[in-house]
Amino acid sequence: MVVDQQSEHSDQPVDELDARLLLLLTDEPRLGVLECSRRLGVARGTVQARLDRLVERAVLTGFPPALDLGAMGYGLTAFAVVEIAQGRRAEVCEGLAAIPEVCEVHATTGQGDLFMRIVARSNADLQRVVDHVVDVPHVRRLSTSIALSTPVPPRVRPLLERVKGRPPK
Amino acid sequence: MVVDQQSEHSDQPVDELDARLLLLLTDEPRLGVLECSRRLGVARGTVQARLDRLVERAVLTGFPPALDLGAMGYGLTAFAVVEIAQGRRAEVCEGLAAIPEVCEVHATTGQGDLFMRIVARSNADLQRVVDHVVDVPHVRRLSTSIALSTPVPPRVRPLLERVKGRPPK
DNA sequence: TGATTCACTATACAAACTGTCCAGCAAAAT
DNA sequence: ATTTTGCTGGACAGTTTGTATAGTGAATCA
Repeated sequence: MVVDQQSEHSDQPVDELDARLLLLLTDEPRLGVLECSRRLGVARGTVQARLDRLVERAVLTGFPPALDLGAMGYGLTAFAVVEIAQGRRAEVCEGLAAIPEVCEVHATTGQGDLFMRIVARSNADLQRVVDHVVDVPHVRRLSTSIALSTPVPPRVRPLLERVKGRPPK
Repeated sequence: MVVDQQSEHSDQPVDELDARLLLLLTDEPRLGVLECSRRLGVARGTVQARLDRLVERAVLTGFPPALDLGAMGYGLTAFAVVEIAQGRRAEVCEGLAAIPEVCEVHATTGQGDLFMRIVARSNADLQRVVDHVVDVPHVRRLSTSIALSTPVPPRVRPLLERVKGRPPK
């Protein structure tokens, strides 16, 4: 059977309408289902069904509040590559997870074993956090880079826009 | 029942009630104001006022939809350190921003000039994306690490819980 | 100290939204 | 040819929101 890409929702997790809906919600997340249906020019039930399906497919996992850590006092973001003792990843990750300032940890290929993002209130505070990290058992080496600016903030928009097929509003 | 916590709200961007509210919304983002007030045991107007203030202070910047890129077909996440020609950061960032798979770019201290997160559909696709990146004018060198797993997914919770626990000095 | 301000509580009411139905239709699948 | 699937348009009750108002205690001002 040849894949006919027009209405393949089975292997196409997000079609154009989905993308338009998600873009709309990206721009104005607090819109209700009704308002979305109006803006998209479809029936309310359709929007409701689309959202349900997106959640089912685990494409849309929720609408978490977006917090500006800077405004909360954590003005400093840093990235760190962690080298650890062989075979101790689970333990180390547990230790790292216990540090509130550790906002994200990934295991990666390449130099270093773990990669993480941490925040701090100031340079002095970063020092303290880094010390904490280094104190986690089996952490061998830590190489830290401070984020000076963020030219491209976290985004998904372009990927959605590509699905949608049409450029921004 | 009167809360006498307001001795320091000028320099304390987020007090305990704010933190509890944000935690609640973190766990169940689609809760309405009314439901929040019930769960927190305060009046609806209070929740409304708190939310308004958090938005005013730019602590709470919105409720963007959380998308699972993996479920959307982008199963691969990679981090890359970019070395660029001196003084060309703006141009390079512009070029990077034009690549949809580039989800985030930071300028950092330390080895490399830019640090970014990119996604791809597969290894072959990653190759394509990387080629795109390298083709951006003034990009000198690109060092890529693939994320194998994410032991600690992006989170803010622990920072909020700390505020909730005890109002920091 | 008395007056004022501020945050919160407690209500109230109209307008709007949500969760759920259901029937009709057209295109795609079997 | 028949069934399935997704969308439309409409309807209903119940709930939530936006917005106001009045009252209370605590902190701040003059």
